[in-house]
Amino acid sequence: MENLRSLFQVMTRRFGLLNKNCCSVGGCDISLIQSHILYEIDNQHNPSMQQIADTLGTDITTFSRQVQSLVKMNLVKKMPDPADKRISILSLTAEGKFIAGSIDQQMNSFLQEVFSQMNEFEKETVIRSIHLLNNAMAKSNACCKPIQG
Amino acid sequence: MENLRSLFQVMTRRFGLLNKNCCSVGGCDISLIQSHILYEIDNQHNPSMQQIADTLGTDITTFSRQVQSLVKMNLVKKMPDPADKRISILSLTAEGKFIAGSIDQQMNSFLQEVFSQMNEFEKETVIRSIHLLNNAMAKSNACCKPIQG
DNA sequence: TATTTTTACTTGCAAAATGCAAGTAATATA
DNA sequence: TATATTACTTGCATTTTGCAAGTAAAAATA
Repeated sequence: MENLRSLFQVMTRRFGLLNKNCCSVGGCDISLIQSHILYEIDNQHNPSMQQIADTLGTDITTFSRQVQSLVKMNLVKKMPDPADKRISILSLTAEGKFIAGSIDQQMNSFLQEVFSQMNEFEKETVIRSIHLLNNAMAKSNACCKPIQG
Repeated sequence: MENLRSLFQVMTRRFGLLNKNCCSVGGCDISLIQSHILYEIDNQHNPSMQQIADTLGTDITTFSRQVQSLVKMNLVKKMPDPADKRISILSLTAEGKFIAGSIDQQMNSFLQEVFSQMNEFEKETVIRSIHLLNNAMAKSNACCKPIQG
């Protein structure tokens, strides 16, 4: 079989570059990591610091400081969990939501453009394939888990 | 259509984590960026500094220093291009080849494990799909190019 | 209930990574 | 021959990183 890794390496590099060049929103410059943090806060339900840090595979101390700067930028809110005061629940401010949404739009329109190179059948196949992959990776226990085993 | 971005975000995050946790080889600790550099040097034909830096989307000054440390670690060799003495051609040393190969093996065996979750038809479909994607991204001019437009 | 352990996070610090500005040397162009 | 461009390197200041060591709250244990 051909080299699977190089296939993935090329794909993720390209997507990574897309992510990297994406997306300053009206003068508000967001780093790659910050955009990932915004994305995860937006997509998880009342996530704690630890949860997001784990998802992103970031050290909690680094993450703590990243969140601090996002709070200063008024994009993220930190609320103590009423049931457990050790935990900080993260959420996006209105401005944070706007930025996250705007990045999402830009990324999606870039992806639309990529998919526009394909016919309808190919599109569907590719999307179904990525679902398959994501499921397989989720099931696999040797790798790809947020927390290193 | 569903949110394409989150589909890709999940996939590339998982593969990125795999890459990140990969791969210390016999006590020789290689950072994520370094493993990418080794990979690209191994896969391009007599690449120059600038070429690899562009491929990886890394600033040339940062890249220059990364290469310096890889040279110190005796993994990479730098040879002046006989035809143009400004250019440095990069190559792997024997040790560098060994390390790069070893990382490649680890990554591939992880990926094999992921694909083992699928049946033969699914496997082929997924692989074909990634090829399709890579081609589409290569053709697209709005995004995904090594050099920011 | 009192004590210990664990969890969730924060801060100190030192090392590494980053990128702009400013350099050098070689080549291409006018 | 003079000028511009290219390919890289170094200086420096900033940012990012992660381990060690802290705090405070909750859970587990005695």
